[in-house]
Parts: sequence; structure tokens; C-alpha cells
Amino acid sequence: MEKVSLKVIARELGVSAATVSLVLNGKNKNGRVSEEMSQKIIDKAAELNYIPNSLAKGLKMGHSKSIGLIVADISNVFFGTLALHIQNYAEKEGYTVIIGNTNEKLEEMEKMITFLNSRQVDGLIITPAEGSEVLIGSILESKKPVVLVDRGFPELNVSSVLINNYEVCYHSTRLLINKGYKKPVFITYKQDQFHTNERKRGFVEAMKDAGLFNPYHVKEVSYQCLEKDMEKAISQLLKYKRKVDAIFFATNTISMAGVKSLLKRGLLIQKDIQVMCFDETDAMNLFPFKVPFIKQPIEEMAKRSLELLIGQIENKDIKPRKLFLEAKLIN
Amino acid sequence: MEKVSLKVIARELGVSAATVSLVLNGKNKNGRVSEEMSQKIIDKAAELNYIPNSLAKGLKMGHSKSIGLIVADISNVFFGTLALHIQNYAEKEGYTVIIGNTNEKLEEMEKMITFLNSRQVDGLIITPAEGSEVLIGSILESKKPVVLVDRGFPELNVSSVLINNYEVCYHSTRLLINKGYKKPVFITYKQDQFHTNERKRGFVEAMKDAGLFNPYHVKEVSYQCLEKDMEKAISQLLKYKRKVDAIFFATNTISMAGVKSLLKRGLLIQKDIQVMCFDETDAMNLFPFKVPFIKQPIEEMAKRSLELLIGQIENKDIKPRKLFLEAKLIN
DNA sequence: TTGTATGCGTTATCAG
DNA sequence: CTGATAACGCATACAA
Repeated sequence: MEKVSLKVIARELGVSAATVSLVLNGKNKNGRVSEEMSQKIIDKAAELNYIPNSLAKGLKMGHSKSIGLIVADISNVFFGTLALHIQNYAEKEGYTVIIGNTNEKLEEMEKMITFLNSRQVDGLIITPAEGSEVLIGSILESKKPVVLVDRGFPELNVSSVLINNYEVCYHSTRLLINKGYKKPVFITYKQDQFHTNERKRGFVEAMKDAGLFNPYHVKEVSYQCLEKDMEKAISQLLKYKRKVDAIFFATNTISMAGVKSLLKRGLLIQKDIQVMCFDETDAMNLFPFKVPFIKQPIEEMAKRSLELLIGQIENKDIKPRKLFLEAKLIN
Repeated sequence: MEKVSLKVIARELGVSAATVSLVLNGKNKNGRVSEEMSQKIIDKAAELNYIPNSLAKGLKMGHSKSIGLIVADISNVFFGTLALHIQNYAEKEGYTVIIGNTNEKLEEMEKMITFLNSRQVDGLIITPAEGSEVLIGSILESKKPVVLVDRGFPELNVSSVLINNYEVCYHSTRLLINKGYKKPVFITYKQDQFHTNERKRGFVEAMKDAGLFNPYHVKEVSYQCLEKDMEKAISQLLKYKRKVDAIFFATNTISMAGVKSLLKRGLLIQKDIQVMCFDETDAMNLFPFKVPFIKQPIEEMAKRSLELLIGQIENKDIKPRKLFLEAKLIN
């Protein structure tokens, strides 16, 4: 079965490929092609089930109408949801999304970028891995449109869509304190990323402002051995049982591991110990107790980052913009 | 900044594009190009940071080295995990994955297929939506390589990677019965899909073989109003409290909704009522009680479906094959 | 050992 | 109103 291209339609109808292209692209404004021929072409295309070859189109046009989305791990609900919304909005704008996973590894991120570039993506939306400033810098230099989402680099002049990590954590911590929890602990990743740093800073400042801060109020766990580190951290915390009355988990993965560890020890959450966390998870909804969580506006993050990216791609807005969306504590 | 193409390298070095292409593709076997020139070309390519244009390559070669993955919803952990693994394996084989969401809707599925075809994907991996037999049939007719995963159509001669839904449900139900639960209820989606039908059949047959079956042992809920339907179903079941001692949930989303509803009513799971479900979820791991679940070999499903697809694409194995992988009940 | 010519499917330009 | 032609970047058969 012959592949149906413009040429085939043209040949069948005895016209040129150019004419067919014109008609099928609706570029037939000023009576360029006769009404009659137009209709014939359209009918024939439908009859032969013509599907344009976007490789050829992309090659010719110099853009692929596709964007790359680089996340740490597509099986993580946060990224999955982000991806879903980005895809939905992208589709509306006529763009395809190609998703790449980095597993938080710098080399993988670099590989993905090269890979996506070879596929001629028109732009990149990235949740950058730790230590990828230089890499992002080089994308910037190459003038390829790029938007960071969820995580950013303050020292880099790059479009980003972040949330008010500092403020929301400051506010939430105050609330915790005001409710009478004077010995909260913040558990975060042992890493140097702006977004998690900001969350920590929010917690720390709130504690300081309340005159409660002590370094042991912050615990760090590693991404790679989360479960193990969490076990260790929690068991340490429990030794100072009188010293800890609440835990604030800095991300959804951390909260899952943390809550698991607490429950395993038979602790009654929101009774023996108060818990607060980041991101909504199905799991938290199941419990008889309510866990206050900071809800990120994922859909809006998706929408905004795509807007920024398309602005750059289509040259409507070249200037880098940093957006800070509002996350809210849900009780 | 000029875009670096083969031509640019060729020009810089005063050779032809053909030579450069040859060298960079490693097709320089029998001393085709001199060692010296080879090295020069390789160095220059690195220096200019040459990235091949895969649109052009794809156009020329007649394949894009990309595949489409069509799932219901990428934010669902099951599909996210499947996608992750498929991407990992695909990358090893040099293929890109483009993911599309259908939201279980037939029209969306059709749109996605056309869309992916226009992007010239070399093949499709699909978790087909209900009622998409005809659509799949037309893909088959078009000779485009395709593999179904997770769900299949027994009447269609199409490559598929499924699990032993009937057997594992039969077996698990027997186990439940043998443990003394003589009034279990199976809650599934109100839909006519082979894989969920098979699960139901497994349950029903086991019940019949034990002489326990009654139609009210099966409850159905709709995908679109899952929460609401579940509430209704559970409250109905509780009216006949003495009649129900266990619930077997047919999918991960159903179990989440079901467990949520049970907990909300203050029921003690595995005590007031025995629960069994499909797929592992973070949530279930958190509970102090253990929920036996049927673990699907997602990674292997990913691997196998990709193998089958690539077999078709590269013409190594054109014959449709139906694989049934083994899912196991984990206690 | 290297270069030339051609074509993949498309669109844009220019010539009828 | 329509057709011919060139070009996008690349790979390959064929020449030299």
C-alpha cells in the first residue's frame, strides 16, 4: 500500500503538489485556487486518508512543533500530573510533548537535552536536577527557548515558574507554632536546590522569629536511600521524644516515607505527633486523621510554563520572566 | 549563530557532506575514508557541537525511531510506571517515546493515533479504551506495527501483553474463601473490557466452584463518577452487613476509592472487613494493616511490549503474539 | 580515497 | 488561477 503524500493526491488529480499543499493548509485566501479544485483536493485527501508528514514539514519549516519536558521521574505523581496538564495545554496550541526522565542525575539530564535537541524540539520545559546551573546556562547561550518549572536558579536569568516556597513554609510553620507546637522538626532532602532551600529557610525563619530555633530542628535525608535515612532520622527524633511534637515534611516523597515510618512505630499521627506536608497524595486522603498539606497549583504551573515557553518560541516574548505562583496550606 | 549541519562541517574542512556523513555514522568500514580525515571530521564535529537533525534523517530513512505510547492517564501511577519503564527500554534501543493520554475516551484515542501517525511514529503501544476494537482493527489493516498492553481484545489478531487476569483472580478468591471468608464481594468497573471481565470471571468461577456464588457478590461502579458510585455501593453493602465479610477491588483506582469509603465509615480493615486489591500503591504501604494485592509485573510488561513492537518494526517478527505474564498475589 | 547527484515530503518563491 | 523549482538536512548509489 503506497504511502499517501501530497504528491499522490496531486498525481491523482492531475495538479501540482504545490496547489494541494496550498489548499490543505488553508492558505487559499484570495481565490488563489478555484473553488472547484479546492473541493476536489479536500475530498481526495479525505478519501485517501491523507496524513501530513510532520517530519518533512518540520524540516522545511525549521520548527517541529514539539517541546521537550524533562522531569526527574514520570512515575512520581507530581510530575505525572504536571506532564498531563502540560500535554493538554500543548495539544491545544498544536504542540507535541516529548517527556524525558533524568532520575535526578546530571548526566542523564545532559543526555536528554542533546537527545531532544536532535529531535529538533522547539523548546524545553525542565525541572532541573541539582547542580545543573551550567547545563542550563549553556542552553540559554544556545538561544534555545527554555523554561524551568518547580525548581529554579536565582542567579540565572532564565524563565521559571516556581511557587512561593519561602512564604508558604514560613506561614505554615507559624501556624504550627501558634497552635502550640513549639518543637517542630523539618525534614528535607540533603541537597542544595533552591526550592528546597527556600522551604527550609521559611521554616527556619519562622522558628527564629518565634525564638524557637535550634539546628536540630532540621533533619536531612538523601534522595537515593530515602527509606533508610528516614528510619534513622525518625528513630533519632523519637529518642528526644519530649523534644519533638510536630514534623513538617518538605516534599511528597519525603512525607510518604516519613508517615510510613511513624505509623510503623505505632505512633498516632495528629495525636502523638503533629504532621504537615507538601503536596496532596491519595494516601493522605485515606487516613482517619487529616494531614494539612501545601497544595501546589500544578495545573497553573503547567499552563504558565507553557505560555512562557511558547512566548519565547514564537518570539512574542523573549525576555526571561520569573513567576512565583501561590501555593496554599490546606487544612 | 549558524546551525551546525553536516554541510557546515564539510565546508569547514573542505570535504563533501557525503564524506562527513559516512564518518559520523561509522559506515567507514573498509578504509573508505582516510584515518586522518576521519579524525579531523570527528574532531570538528565535536568542536562545533554538531547534533544530527533527526527530522531530516527520519525523512530520508523512512522511519523516525520513535514510538507512540497511548495510555488513559499519565498521572495514574500504573501508567506512569509503565511509561517510565517503556521509555527506559526504548532509550536503550534508540527509540523515543511520545506519550498520549486518552482519558478513556474513544475520540481522544482516535485523535492521538492520527496525531502520532502524522509524527511518523514507527509503531504504537496502546492500552486501548473501551470499544476501540474497530479502531485497533484499522491500525492493523494499515500495517502499522502495534502492540496492546494491559488490555486486549481476544477476537482481534493483534500482539498484546496481558497478565493472567483470570487465573490470578480465581486463585486469590479461592484463597480468600479458604481463609474462611464466605461472603466476599467483588467491586469492578461498569464496563465491557476484556481484562476487567476476566478478573470478574476469575472471581465468579472461584465462587461458583465453592458453591457460594450469588449475583449480588459483584458490584459495579462507573469510571467517571467513581467516588460517588463507590459511596453508594459501600453503603448498600453495609446494609447487608452480615452478608459481606470481604471485598476484592478490581483495580488500583477502585481500591483507593473503596478503602477511603470504608475508612470514612470507621470500619477496621482486615478486622471488620477483609480487603484485597489490584496493584501496589504507596498508600496501602502506610497502613498498620496489610492489604494483600495482586502485583502486576509492570517492568516486564514494558519490556515485552517494546520487544514485540520493535520486532514488528524491524521486521524480525511480524506474526502477532499474545503474551500472558504472571501476576502474583502478595500477602 | 573522495565527490556528485538524487530524493525523502513539504512549503515558498516566482514564473506563467 | 496554477505549475515548476528550489531548499530544508541527511544518506546512499554511483562516479571518479
